[in-house]
Amino acid sequence: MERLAHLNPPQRLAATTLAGPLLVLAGAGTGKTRVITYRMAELIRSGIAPNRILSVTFTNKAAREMKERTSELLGKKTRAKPMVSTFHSFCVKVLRREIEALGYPKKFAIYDRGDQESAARRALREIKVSDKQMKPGDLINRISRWKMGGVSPTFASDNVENDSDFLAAVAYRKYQNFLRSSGAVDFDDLLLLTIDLFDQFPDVLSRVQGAFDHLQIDEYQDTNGVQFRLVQQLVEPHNNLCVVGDDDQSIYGWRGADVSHILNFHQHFEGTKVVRLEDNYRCTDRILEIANRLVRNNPGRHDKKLIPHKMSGPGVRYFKYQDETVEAESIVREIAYLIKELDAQPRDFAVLFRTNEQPRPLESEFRRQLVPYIVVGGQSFFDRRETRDLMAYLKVLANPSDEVSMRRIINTPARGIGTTTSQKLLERAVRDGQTFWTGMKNRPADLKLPTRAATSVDAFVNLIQRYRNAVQQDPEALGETIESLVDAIRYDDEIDRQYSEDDQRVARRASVRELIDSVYDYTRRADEPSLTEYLQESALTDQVDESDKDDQLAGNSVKLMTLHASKGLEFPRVYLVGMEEGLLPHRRSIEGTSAQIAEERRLAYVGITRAQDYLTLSRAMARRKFGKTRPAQPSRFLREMFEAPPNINDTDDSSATPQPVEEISVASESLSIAESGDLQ
DNA sequence: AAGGAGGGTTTTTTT
DNA sequence: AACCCTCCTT
Repeated sequence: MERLAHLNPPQRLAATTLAGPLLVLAGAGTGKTRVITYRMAELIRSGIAPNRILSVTFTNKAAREMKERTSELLGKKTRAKPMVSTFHSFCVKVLRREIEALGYPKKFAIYDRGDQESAARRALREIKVSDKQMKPGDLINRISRWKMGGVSPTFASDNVENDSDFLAAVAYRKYQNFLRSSGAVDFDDLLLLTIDLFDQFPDVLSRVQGAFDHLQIDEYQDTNGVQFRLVQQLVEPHNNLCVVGDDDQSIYGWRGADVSHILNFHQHFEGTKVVRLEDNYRCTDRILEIANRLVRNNPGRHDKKLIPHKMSGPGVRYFKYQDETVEAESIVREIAYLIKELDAQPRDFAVLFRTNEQPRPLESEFRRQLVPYIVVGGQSFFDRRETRDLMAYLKVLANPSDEVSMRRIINTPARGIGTTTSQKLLERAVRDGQTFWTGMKNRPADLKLPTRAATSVDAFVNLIQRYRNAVQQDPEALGETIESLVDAIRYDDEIDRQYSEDDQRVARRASVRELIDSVYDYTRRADEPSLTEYLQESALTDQVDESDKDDQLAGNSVKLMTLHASKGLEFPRVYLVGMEEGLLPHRRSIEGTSAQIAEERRLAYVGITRAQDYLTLSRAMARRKFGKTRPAQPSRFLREMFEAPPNINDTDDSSATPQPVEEISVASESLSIAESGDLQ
């Protein structure tokens, strides 16, 4: 047992319970990751081959981290690596081999959010619903909810309550047909098609089941219905399932995650053992106190209390500022001061926020005050336009029936194929029952196009075919091919045409370069490179070069991220900004159900429990939105954290006195560390 | 077909 | 404020 000396008794129990269903209820900062890696090591020591253990994580980042930590723990000697994967990439691996059984092309494309929107827009247009009546984004969310609930396009219209639902159901059918004929799947389809595959082809299922003996799932509170079904299918022969999670950190309800999976785990899997981890080693007592006070306002949770092990930490601070600019300026100034005078490292700091519009003022302050920072995860990678353009080219080379991508590139950069020509070609193709691409390739003689347009179309078809061949014939040289393509379409000239400022041009070229480099990178690392595989990987790993992102996350800079993106991380010093009604809780949740408010509360809880030593909350009294400044009210969560609950006299536990709080006003010029408030 | 002006709209969170 | 769409001119 000495090898588990670093674990406390419950952790040890969790790490050594190897067979049968195991539920580990692990609160924030209780050493969950450590337990998972130790358990993996124990499994291997008990004689299980590493590659017969499948661990599922929620994000790619978590997967990479788990791989690293396990191989550290196991040492170099083991050759076979444990299988660590996200639900989505696991499904892609299965589908890459088997999807043809379901009538999809082997080189299926994965549509990301942007592609989905284009597809949704097209579906809505087809049934003559304007963007105003129903936004493509809303349609996608609704479709996703249907998919996660297992409702197929055929049956979506059965249980509709209103006209808008009915229209959405019709659009859902169009959307799905469109994806199918484009040979494309969306993120939800990846999961759905996999369980379909398993249901329809038991031999495939048993082959996959036979590939491993143990399944571990991290962040189990975030599983949705389809993922749950997949888990059931996978563990059915042996029930060696270990799930780890915390119902208080369930923050993905909006995309179908269902807390009841973790709450009712023992009912779903017979003979479940439960281990609770409640010893928190991350946060100080002060931080944990307000976290506990906040989250106990939520109904229907596993009532647990985190026990602090870091006593007498500094108080949690709360500031209110005039507006978001002052908020940003003061926070950055404090960070700069702490780095310069008190030996703090930029990497010690994280600034957390609710929405992706919030980092803007912060970013410009960080730049102005020369503090190194990085926005983690946000789609805000400078412009994605170039990346998206070039990715669309790659997608077309891999799968020319991908209509969304084809439409994006057909006249980008402008090559004389305008909307009229595209429209004619597309309509004709639809009439002939062909895809956009085949219709273009075998352009019917009776389709009258102006000579100029016809020449351009032919030249374009030619270009695509030439590069398609190149990609197929020499997959090893993918990088060179793409570089040559970018050259051939004169994309640099396009950038010059579109942007007149030098910085802009440099930045845009850099992102083109980044993409090309990531292709080179991929060919170097892949055993058997193929464009399809590159595309499928990058759809799941967020397009941006991952290794680069890793460096940035590890690098010595202040991290800026959304609360969602912060899950699973920890920092010595955390600033949680924008504690305002409408932002946290978000307006859309306030207008919604109390369950949505509860999720916002958990979101705040997640943010607070990221902090190891210092936590600073703040809000602005007025905030700019859509170019207009509007007053903002303090978040209800502040009250819940800092004021006494209404009926407090039912207990003699007067030591748990609520922390008295007054707002500390900070005028734009007056903040210095010495006088900044330390709220008891 | 291309490019520019003007007007309307937008932002929750992400694999 | 930034983006997208539409309409207008060339």
